[in-house]
Amino acid sequence: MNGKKMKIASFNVNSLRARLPIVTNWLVENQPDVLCVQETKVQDHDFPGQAFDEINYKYVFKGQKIYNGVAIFSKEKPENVRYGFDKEPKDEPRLITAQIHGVTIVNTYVPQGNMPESEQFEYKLNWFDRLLNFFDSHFEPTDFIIWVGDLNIAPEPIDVYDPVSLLVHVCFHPDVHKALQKVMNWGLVDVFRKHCKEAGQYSFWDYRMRNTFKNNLGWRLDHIMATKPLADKSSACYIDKKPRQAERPSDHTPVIAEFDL
Amino acid sequence: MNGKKMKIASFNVNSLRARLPIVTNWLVENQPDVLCVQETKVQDHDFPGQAFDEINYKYVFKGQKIYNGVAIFSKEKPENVRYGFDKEPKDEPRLITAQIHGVTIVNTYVPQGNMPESEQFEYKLNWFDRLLNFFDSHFEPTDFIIWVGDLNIAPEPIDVYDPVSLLVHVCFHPDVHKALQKVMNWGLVDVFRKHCKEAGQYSFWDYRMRNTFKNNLGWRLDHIMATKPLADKSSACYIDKKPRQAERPSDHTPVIAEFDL
DNA sequence: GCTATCGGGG
DNA sequence: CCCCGATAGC
Repeated sequence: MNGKKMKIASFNVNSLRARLPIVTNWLVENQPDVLCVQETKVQDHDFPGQAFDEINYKYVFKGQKIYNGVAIFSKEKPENVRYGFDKEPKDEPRLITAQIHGVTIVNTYVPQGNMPESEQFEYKLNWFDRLLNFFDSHFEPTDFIIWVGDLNIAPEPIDVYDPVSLLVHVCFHPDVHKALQKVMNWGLVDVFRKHCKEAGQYSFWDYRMRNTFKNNLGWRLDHIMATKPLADKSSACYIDKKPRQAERPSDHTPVIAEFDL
Repeated sequence: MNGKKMKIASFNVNSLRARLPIVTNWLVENQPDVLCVQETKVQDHDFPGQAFDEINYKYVFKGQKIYNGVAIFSKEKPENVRYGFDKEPKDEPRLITAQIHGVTIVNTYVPQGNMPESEQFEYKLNWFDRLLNFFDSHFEPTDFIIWVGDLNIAPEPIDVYDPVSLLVHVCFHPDVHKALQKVMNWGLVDVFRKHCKEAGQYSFWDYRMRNTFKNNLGWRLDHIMATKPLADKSSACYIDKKPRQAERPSDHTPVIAEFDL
């Protein structure tokens, strides 16, 4: 027991540069210890670090052109930073790991999967297996591990607006559910579901359909998973819909967990 | 003498849709009888007429994809509207003529000319000749004719920030000065210069150089020319720099003339 | 710089 | 619907 309170958030920003004031304002207002972001869509040489220097956040990141990209912002300097998987394809712009306050943060942007029966879908299913392998080779389920990010999966029927028709969707497909379950069985707890059993708690609303946010036609794709010892210390977990009501919002919105360590 | 006061303005908006609130707010605040705009960059089926209906302005326009486009906004319905030249190439998105309160308004977006010795430069020089021909065949120098718009020429050395180095520029080239002079000799007066002899009175500042507006490194390219009888009735002519200080301003700013008819 | 368009991606 | 990047004109 060291009595440290820790606030950890995840946010798919859909371009860090396009959403820069949204992200920095959100950090200033919410003061999380850690913010993991996905889909930064910025190459490393263009990373807008200065904006975060100015608000006293440290950061580590890995990006590429146009697609993907992950970053961790934190008040304390991230330690033991690891980029991507151990083996090829390393997928560095999709997986970044760091230690902060003795907690291991695993920030992932899981491949979306395109269509069932596509090559990309196979790659996605395999990705969960590779992540399980990554956990197995580096950590113990008794460690303080937190796995966050856009996992591109709605785990349960209450996590999508139409659980019947969406069974054919790559983010709510039975095969993906099985793949996730295998990872969870390693020793992880869905921290949001521990604190909130309500249906219709979403973190993503598709731009391409009209009025999805207004009518709450969404998906819970952004998650905070923790090993049991860490989940036991969580005191709250919630979705902040405010950033999705901004002028030009991301299609995702942040999820936040609080811990008493 | 009918005692009518008339306020006529010209504004290259660099996309009417991108600048819509700037233009409508400017109309509401300044209440001109006529506003001629250039570079609307909007096709006719996308013209944002509703915004002008709401503030009780009538309008006529001709546009195309991406480039060019002219429009006239006025309190009274424009009459005897004519689009483009009589002969091909008609250049409809560059020339629109209408009668308002007995004054013939000729709103032009003169071709920029690219580089000296280019085909486009020849086309530009020729454009002034074709316009002179247009005046000759439709009007008399004794009529109330006003020729306004982005003429893509700074007439005098005091109309550019560097009259020596810019002599090679297509908007300050001796050949263009000659071409303009021929049109003016038909019977036109530079209404702005009649009222203001000051140097450094610009209506355009290039986006591509830094701090051109702050350092007043500009050009007077937007003009209000009038036949002598009409110019004699002008009471004021000035440039309004406020719209260029907006959030996302056009590179041009309005020129306004007032008449006592 | 600031438009706009187009094509690729989600 | 909204991102990016490329291209073209001024």
